[in-house]
Amino acid sequence: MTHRVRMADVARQAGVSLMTVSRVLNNKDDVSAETREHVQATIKQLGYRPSDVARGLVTKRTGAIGLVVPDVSNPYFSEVVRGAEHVAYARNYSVLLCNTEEDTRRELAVLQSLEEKCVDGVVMCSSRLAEDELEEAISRHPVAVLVNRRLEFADERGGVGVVMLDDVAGGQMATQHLLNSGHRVVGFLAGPPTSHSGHGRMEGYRMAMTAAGILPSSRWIKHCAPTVEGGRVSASELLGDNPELTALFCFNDLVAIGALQACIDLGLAVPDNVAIVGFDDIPLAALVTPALTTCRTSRYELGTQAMELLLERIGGHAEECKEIVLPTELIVRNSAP
Amino acid sequence: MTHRVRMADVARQAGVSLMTVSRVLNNKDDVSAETREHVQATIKQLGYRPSDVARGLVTKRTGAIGLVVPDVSNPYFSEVVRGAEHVAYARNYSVLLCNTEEDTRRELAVLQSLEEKCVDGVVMCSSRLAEDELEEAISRHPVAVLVNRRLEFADERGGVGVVMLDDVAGGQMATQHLLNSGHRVVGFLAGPPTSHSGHGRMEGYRMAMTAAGILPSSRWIKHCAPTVEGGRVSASELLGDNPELTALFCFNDLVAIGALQACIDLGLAVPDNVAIVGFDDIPLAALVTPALTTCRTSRYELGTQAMELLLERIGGHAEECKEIVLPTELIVRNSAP
DNA sequence: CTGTTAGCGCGTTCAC
DNA sequence: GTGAACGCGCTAACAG
Repeated sequence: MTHRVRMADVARQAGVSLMTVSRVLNNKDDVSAETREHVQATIKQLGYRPSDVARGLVTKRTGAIGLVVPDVSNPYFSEVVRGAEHVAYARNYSVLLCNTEEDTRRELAVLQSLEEKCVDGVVMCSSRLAEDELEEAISRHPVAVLVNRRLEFADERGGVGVVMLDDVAGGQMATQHLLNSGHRVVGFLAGPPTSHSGHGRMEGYRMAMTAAGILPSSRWIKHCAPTVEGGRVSASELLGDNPELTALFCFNDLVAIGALQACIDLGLAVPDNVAIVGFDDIPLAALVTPALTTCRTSRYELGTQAMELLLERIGGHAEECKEIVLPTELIVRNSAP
Repeated sequence: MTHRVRMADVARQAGVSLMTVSRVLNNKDDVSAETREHVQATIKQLGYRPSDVARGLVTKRTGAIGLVVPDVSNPYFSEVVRGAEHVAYARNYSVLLCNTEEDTRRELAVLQSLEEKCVDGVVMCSSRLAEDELEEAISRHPVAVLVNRRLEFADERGGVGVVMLDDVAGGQMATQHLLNSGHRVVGFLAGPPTSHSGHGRMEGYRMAMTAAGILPSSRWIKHCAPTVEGGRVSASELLGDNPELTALFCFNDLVAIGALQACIDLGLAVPDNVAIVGFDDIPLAALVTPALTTCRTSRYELGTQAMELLLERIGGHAEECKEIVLPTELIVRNSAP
């Protein structure tokens, strides 16, 4: 590694001033076509690449967006990341990816690290933080978009956008489907108690049950880790403790697959003894046996919309829509026909 | 957003010079304990965060690593990303994630973009580029680690490390397993023709077949997209054209699952009519019916090792091992007992 | 149309 | 133990 080529090198070689090179680079129009071509040729010849670091110091824009997720390897979030990255790339932004591993201390830590990196904005898909801590940490960033979490506090800057799944409608739809099939005692594997999506889905579940004249007992509801293993363990306990359950609505497909496994362990047939409905429609959902009935959510779109909303806000169009709610769709398969 | 707090604000407020604040920030030892504490208190009080942008301009280190993958939502790579991110976070580095979508032009584009971002190094998990183009693009970065691809050219800088799966041994193991079960006519769904992993696995496949005294016909080998759909389509054609095939070794588990679907479409029983072996052991592999026999690869470890190797090289320990080969393990399930 | 001057926020010389 | 200068590579203002 000799020396990185700087703008000054290009300028000297091309026999022009720094400014002219800078103008060519930034497509300013007040440069003669001749000079422009000559400078461009020199840039190519020297293999010059402008430093976003130096540029960022003066423009106060780094062209980088922070993307915070609990876990990229979770198929749900990897789709969100793919969508967000796609939009960012198309608009010439880079993505700084941060995993939080569901840890609120890490949420704060990465938000702080992103601040030092001077990102132009943050897409936050992992916010288990308390309202005030989140507000504090997020308001230190120029703009932010929250995914699947609404902020109660008024955002006077208008800088915080929100993209959500319609969890309530989804939970209601899923539960209603089970009720329509004649089920009365429907359990709910609720996912992590801190999950905002979980709360929404639970609300939908309660609404559907109540509307059908059933008061869901708290014994039918159980929190669990949002994983196959979490679902297996909790479904096992839930079904063991409440033999009257004939159907299970699950926080997500991973939990539902765990529930499927628990049923096999307990010798219960799905859907004949216990019907199961998941959430998300991850690729796996169609491939397990029996195939999972589930609420499809477009996670890719969650990512694209979040990034688009953020870039819009960076552009300064903050007056436009601040909250986007994405619908869900019931996909009926064999686990709850 | 009023004004970002700068070091000068801290210095003024604390009644010291810029340098003292800088020294406290970087843990230099020649500061009195008293001053240090006072400055730290002021930093906290003002909520000051040093700008990595300004710092990077002078130190020439940004604390950011470029991570290039074909597709984060591919379960294989999302694990690699998780591993790499974990190590980076632990060592106080940030990860700039780039998807290439298997497009060589994008590979070049992101490598260039990462150069402008002045990353301290690059982990490259997507290199379909020709040797000379890759060399050219990668040698512009301070250091780099290639995952699953070896570089033929001599790296005089010693800057390029390599982390690989033992694809040859894996392909051999998988094929040998099928041969041991009495199969003679084993097909190979080879994945993309540009995949280096695919080449390695094919070599293992050929070695095992040849060692068993079978000359694999080129008609038994078919390239395909590394997806479920790619596997379904190509398996369908391969099995349709060659009814003598009794076993299929597949580039990866997604392809194998596609092959599984093709068998269902064709009315062939797995494993009785056709045995199938995949590669990777993604979570899905154990959950499909029949469960997939496959070569387990530790993708998470691929990510951690690659990032560790890179950070080591950034630290300047280039003389140590330049190439890491990770073993694979055969997991026998029902698709090829 | 082009060049000159002045910083952006910080770390690295050196002095004190 | 602490501070004052200078410069990292680039762009924003102003000249000409």
